[in-house]
Amino acid sequence: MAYHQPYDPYQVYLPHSHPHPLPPQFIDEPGAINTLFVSGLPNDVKAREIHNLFRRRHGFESCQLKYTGRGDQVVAFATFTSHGFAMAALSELNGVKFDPQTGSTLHIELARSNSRRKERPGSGPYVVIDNRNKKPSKSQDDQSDEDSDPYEAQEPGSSDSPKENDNSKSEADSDQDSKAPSANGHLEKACEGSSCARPCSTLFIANLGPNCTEEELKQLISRYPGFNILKIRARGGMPVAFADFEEIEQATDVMNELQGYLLSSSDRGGMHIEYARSKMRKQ
DNA sequence: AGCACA
Repeated sequence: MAYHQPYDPYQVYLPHSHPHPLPPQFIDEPGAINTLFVSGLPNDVKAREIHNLFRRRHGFESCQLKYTGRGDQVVAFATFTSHGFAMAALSELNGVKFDPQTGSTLHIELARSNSRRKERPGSGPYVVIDNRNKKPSKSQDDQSDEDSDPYEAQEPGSSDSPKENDNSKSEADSDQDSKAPSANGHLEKACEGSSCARPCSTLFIANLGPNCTEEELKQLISRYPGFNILKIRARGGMPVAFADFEEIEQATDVMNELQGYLLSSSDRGGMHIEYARSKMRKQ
């Protein structure tokens, strides 16, 4: 095996350049955001998983997992040594399927402010903030298993470790007005008032102001677990939107969470959300 | 009250 080191004229003619020049985007201005905000995580995500997701990225510094206390919603923050590194990780990881089992898709944006918690000796490479008030039986401390990750972090998009699908709550669908369409021969027109639609994993969103944009709505909705895609239709009149989720339960959660939510673009009060009449078509 | 895309 003969190694051929090709003659590189630039090495000769540019001898004084810095050996590792940083592109301008990796040099921070004061106040640049180095922290990413991560949503779309399954609610059983572990801090270790977040850490493994980011640890190999250039410039990674530390991360934290946060139980928001809003339902089971979990978000994470990842801090990098520079804005540019944060952006690189953002563009590489945004939108990847985090859990093929549930279809949850990572939504990553720049954080509104930098995380103050840098990695300190003694604090560990990641941190958990728990704002939940009720403890679901087991008070398992996530920080205790900080080094128990035998597997190497995988590239996003590649397959995941197979894990059991314990859908313990898939049966617990206690929806009062939507009895399962059993074969009782009746056309159930239990369409009293507003929510007359049967559950659907696509939501219909109305009462949007004329200036509502898809971007604004997406910013809000895409951080919820199971979010798939959002579409806005203007149809000449007021815009309406369709938001598709992987599971009906996830759509239901979002509907309950965001019903009446006041968008900053709104000139008419909070948004109105119902189940769509039909599931958004796959495309 | 306003529900598209095929």
